Amino acid sequence: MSGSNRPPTSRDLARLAGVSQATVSRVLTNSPRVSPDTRARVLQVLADANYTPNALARAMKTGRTDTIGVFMTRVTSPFHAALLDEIGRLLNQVGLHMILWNIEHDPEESVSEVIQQRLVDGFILTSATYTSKLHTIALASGTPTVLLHRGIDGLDCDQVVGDNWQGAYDAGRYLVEAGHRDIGLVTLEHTGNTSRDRDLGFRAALADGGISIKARNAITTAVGHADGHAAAQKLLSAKKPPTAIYTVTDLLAFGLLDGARALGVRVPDDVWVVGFDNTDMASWEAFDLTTVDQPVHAIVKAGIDLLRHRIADPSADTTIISLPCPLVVRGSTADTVIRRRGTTR
Amino acid sequence: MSGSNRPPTSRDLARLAGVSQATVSRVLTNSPRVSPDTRARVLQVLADANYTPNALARAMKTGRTDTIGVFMTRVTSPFHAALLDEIGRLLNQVGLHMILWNIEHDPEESVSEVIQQRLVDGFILTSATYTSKLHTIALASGTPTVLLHRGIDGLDCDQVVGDNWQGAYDAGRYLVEAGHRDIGLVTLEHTGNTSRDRDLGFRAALADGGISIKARNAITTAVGHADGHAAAQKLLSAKKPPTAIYTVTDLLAFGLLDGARALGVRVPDDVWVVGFDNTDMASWEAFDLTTVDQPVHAIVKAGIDLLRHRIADPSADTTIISLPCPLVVRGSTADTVIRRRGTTR
DNA sequence: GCCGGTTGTGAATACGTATACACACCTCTA
DNA sequence: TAGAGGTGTGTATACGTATTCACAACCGGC
Repeated sequence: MSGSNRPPTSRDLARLAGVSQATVSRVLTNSPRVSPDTRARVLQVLADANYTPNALARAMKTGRTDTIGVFMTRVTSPFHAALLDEIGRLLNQVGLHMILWNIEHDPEESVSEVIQQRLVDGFILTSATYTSKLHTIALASGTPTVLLHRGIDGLDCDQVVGDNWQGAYDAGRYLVEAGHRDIGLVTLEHTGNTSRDRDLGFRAALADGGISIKARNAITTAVGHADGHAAAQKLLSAKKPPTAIYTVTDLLAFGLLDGARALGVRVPDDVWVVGFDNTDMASWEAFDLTTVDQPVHAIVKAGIDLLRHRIADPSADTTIISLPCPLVVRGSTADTVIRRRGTTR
Repeated sequence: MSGSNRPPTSRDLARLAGVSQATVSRVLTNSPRVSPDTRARVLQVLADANYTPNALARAMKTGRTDTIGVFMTRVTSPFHAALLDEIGRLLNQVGLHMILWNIEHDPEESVSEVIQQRLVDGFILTSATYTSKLHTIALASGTPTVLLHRGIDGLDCDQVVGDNWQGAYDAGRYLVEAGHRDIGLVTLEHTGNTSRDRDLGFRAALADGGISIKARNAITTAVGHADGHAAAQKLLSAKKPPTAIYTVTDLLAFGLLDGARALGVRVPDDVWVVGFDNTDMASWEAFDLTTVDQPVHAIVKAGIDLLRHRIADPSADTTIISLPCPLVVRGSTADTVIRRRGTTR
């Protein structure tokens, strides 16, 4: 009933089956050099004992752990949660485990130690920033590494990102073409190229339309719902508030929408709002947010493919993939425009 | 620059320092039987080489991996994301890694294999259900295991849960005392004691107030936002809709609120809404939801303490902890009642 | 000046598996 | 019928570390 003894080893079972440990191992690894007879007998013994190989010993011998280390921040943020979910799903599909590290909670030194422990076959970094040394350490460790969602320009490392610049540009052009002239921007520090491109792409579209953002209408803030909320207070309680506001993440847009709600400002009647990410929540009635879609599934799929490829062949050329981010129009902008209630993803 | 050679082993460094591998190991494990001289010399060499012990080899020898396996479902759900975040944070604080398995994506057989691989020192299960055999397998493997958030009555296993029954009871009493007589309930199948207690506790409070829920006002549904939305359609488009609705999770309440929004039903003027979980989002203006707080931090803290205790002493008595879940009143109910804008957690 | 005890170190081993190597046996061809 | 080549199995070893055991050097007390 309890059975909390030492679990049986391949040697134990070899004795039981009347063969050598090597033969048991050969059966386990599907070596062709085992007679059908012996194989059947061993398999029977293995099944009877409900045996599972010790993953540690196997990893030590083979040098592979079948585990991928995933670095991530802010799991509670809707987009990151969706990203994590997808990473977990796809890793599982190909028989890989996931060790998850939340960089936010961890000083970088301790993380860098972890990186060198050879505990994983590869790394997935989802929050690369210019100032973080994580990707440097990971690459220096020689462990296959892929950057997802956030990339680093010019870094010699596999990367899969959404085309944030283009997505932001399309969002900007959409607002310009709808006739907006006073446009607000809620953005983040350019700590990585994701936030940078979502900012610059948008500005570029406005510039192409002959519009520039007034200084008082551009807010650089932190990443939370509360920060979007505060931005709404600033932007919308001005004498002449913008008629449309773009935020570089959905979460900021949610905060902004809630801030507008608190002020009694109507969306889209008084102000249009556009976000970026197309999280599930963006389609909820509470927000009904026009936003730029990030192809999470495609990003993760491509990233894991790249990573596995590199694990198999470490000398492969580095690949950088950029996937299109289409605009999804919903009710936060759509009073005058044909509306498409997309539920991509 | 690349340095992608084989990483140095303790034996390599022993040679460099002019000592035996055993001595290096003694330094690494802080053994007292090393002369200050030798220790200093070895430490210098280790630092110069930027050496990190191979975690696999160490784990194989010591039998400890310093890694905890976490089983979870639906990471994209706000409450689960918060739970995961907290688990990651607290594990990190005590120097433990986390392997995350999303049970949803994985057939149970493959998970059960994982459980027996001795890859982790302990398990945290956050979604125990009556029908799942996960906890059985985990316990049978002899690996220390703790059930968080969802427990199994009568199971001989450490458990930390919120007092769902009491929380639900308080929610029910709150509605009764506010004078509601036609009350709606959106609940889940009783797949675990969490959903069961949140259902039965609420009904008990109503019964104590002499109220029973009309059959047409009790909806058993699935766990998503869309399901709460659909429940709103059913409950609120009736001829005589309930004046208050309680849902057993915040996520269902969000869907319900969105459904009400779509129907033009005002909250709390036309109907009160109460949820359960007190996720961050519940405090957003979009929802401003009265809900029962789950003490996530306390649950995770106690759970990890319990787990570490059991890892240290496997024969310890099993402990079952139930933590109070206080009602947090917000705008989805508070038009006639004194309002407390709690931001517990 | 001999001896029990302490201190620091190295040699050897074990953790559980995968695999290189050796070898005995069988089969087939010349 | 002998030798070449294939087939199935066992023996031995290696992965990198922690730890046991042995032992040399030193120390203090008679």
